[in-house]
Amino acid sequence: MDRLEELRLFLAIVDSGKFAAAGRKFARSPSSTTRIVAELERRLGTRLLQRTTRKLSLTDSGARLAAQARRLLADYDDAIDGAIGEAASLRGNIKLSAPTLFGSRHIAPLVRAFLERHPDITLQLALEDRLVDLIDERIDIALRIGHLTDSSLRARRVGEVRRIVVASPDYLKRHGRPRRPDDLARHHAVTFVNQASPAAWSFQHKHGGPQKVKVSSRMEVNRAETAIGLTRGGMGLTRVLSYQVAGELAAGSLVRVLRDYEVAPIPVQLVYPSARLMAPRIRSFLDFAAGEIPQIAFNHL
Amino acid sequence: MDRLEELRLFLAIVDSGKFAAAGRKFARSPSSTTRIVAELERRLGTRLLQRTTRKLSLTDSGARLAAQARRLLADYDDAIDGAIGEAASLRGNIKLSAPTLFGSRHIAPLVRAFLERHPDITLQLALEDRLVDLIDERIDIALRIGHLTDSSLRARRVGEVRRIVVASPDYLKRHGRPRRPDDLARHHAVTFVNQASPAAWSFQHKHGGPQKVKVSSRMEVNRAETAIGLTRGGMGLTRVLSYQVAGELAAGSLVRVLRDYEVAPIPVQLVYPSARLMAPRIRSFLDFAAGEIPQIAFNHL
DNA sequence: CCGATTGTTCTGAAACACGGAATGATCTCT
DNA sequence: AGAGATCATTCCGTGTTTCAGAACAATCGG
Repeated sequence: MDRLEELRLFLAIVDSGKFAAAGRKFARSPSSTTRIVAELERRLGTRLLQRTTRKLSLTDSGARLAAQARRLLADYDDAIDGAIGEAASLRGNIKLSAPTLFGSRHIAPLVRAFLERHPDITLQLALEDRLVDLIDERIDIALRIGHLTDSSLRARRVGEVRRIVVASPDYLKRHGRPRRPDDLARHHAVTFVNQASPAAWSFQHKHGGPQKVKVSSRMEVNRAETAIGLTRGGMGLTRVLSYQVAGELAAGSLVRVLRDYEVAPIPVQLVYPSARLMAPRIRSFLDFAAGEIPQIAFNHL
Repeated sequence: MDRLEELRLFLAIVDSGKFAAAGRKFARSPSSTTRIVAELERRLGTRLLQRTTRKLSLTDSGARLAAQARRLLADYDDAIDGAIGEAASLRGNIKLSAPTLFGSRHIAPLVRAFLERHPDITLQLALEDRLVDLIDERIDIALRIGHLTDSSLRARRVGEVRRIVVASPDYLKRHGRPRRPDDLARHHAVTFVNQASPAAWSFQHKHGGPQKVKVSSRMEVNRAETAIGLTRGGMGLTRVLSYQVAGELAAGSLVRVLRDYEVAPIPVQLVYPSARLMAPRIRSFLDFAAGEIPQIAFNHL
């Protein structure tokens, strides 16, 4: 027997003064009702209700327990109803994670628009370029560029990016435009290396197999912005993710080369732990972001 | 699933960080453990624990619920342990009922001795000559003189009394001593009448049948002490319960007559509602009183 | 004195919860 | 890097628990 249900039943008996009537309130037969009270009394080792077939009164122990039980049940209902209410409403906190550049450029404005629509939601945006563990860091949703490795996570695809090689127009004027990956041997490069971007550059052509080129770089950095800045200054070629230079390509300050040799695009995904019982605020943001991101971030390809 | 047990299990998981380990603490299989948490989450409509097979962390809702659950369970345990502890220990209140004269003369000293042995027990002694309802008045034990009629009550016999007819020595000297019930017609009587003592006097002799005599009384009172006082003053015969005049008979201030015609003795009993799950303090008093009363109250017969 | 109502006990039946096996995922040890 | 171990989860057959209804005992009102 449920320990709280039996207290509820006990209180119903105390209030109504009748076993059968109290039992009916809980859709219980009289036999069930009397058994439950008897069992509770046996467990406590004391009588709670002094009763004949016609009369009923509380013992001292019963009166004391009834008072405490009322408070207890109210507390329990508050706790449970609170949890349900909170879960069902668009309120609470959301913790996001995204790569720094993508996050500050695309996610931050998105978040701002979302928060304006939902005044009771707060949001933490953790911009990290390392691979964060969603469970450890208690992150609700992360934007990931790359294929999904963690099979316990769910994902929703919001776009794709390519690794592209770019250079400044004046650099290309001075050193010529590479036509094939092999040409890279005669070029300077600023390599951008981090956890997600290996040092070797991979290429592939429709009329040829995949190939990897070890680029001779005179400078290696671990921040994309820095590599891009140096490249704009004419220091050489660099390889970045397409979204990182969307503005520069549109403005003409950087030029995309070796386009025919680019490997398959990399998916951009919103990942989150398990789809079961997602809090509405999380689902709401997920739906919102999945609808907005393709428009604001990937209309450049 | 028990609503409190599931909270306990939930907290054990939170504390240990593992489903299986928490389940072991409650002698549950991992399958049972995961099912219970899933069901709780389904009921709340939100996820409480974000988990993979190796890692585990609380969601916001989970953290909040855990905090409330800890408090709630502590309160519940306090309430239950309190009830058990109170029931198991010799503490609390006892409510007694007894006839006024017997109560003030015999029960009160008995109570005093009992309370000296048990400092944590308090006791209310309700002296009433009417037939009180044990359930209505929430009385734990009543001393009753007479046969038990209420079948829902239990009783322990502690002695017996007789209805006896007495008079003062000087009255008998003046009016003669009655030898047979029929003689009463020539006597004066002070009749003591109340709920338990009918107006007619019953007699019975071993060599004759039972008979009832309507006594001509010049005075009728509803307090035994008053009738006894008047009888001692020589006003006539009266019929009382034997214990009520034990002292007077011993001192010789009253004389018992018609002894061979007395009807069967009336049992004196401690009655109490139901024997099931009697609180230890009640049982303790019952045992004490059942042992003492025969010695202190009935060594006069 | 009789019928109605109530708490209690008993018994067969149904719902429930349980544990073990199988699965997929992840960590650790060698 | 591979293999074993650990962990949460799902499915399914089974056993226990719990239930409702009937019979019963007690009490009260008419």
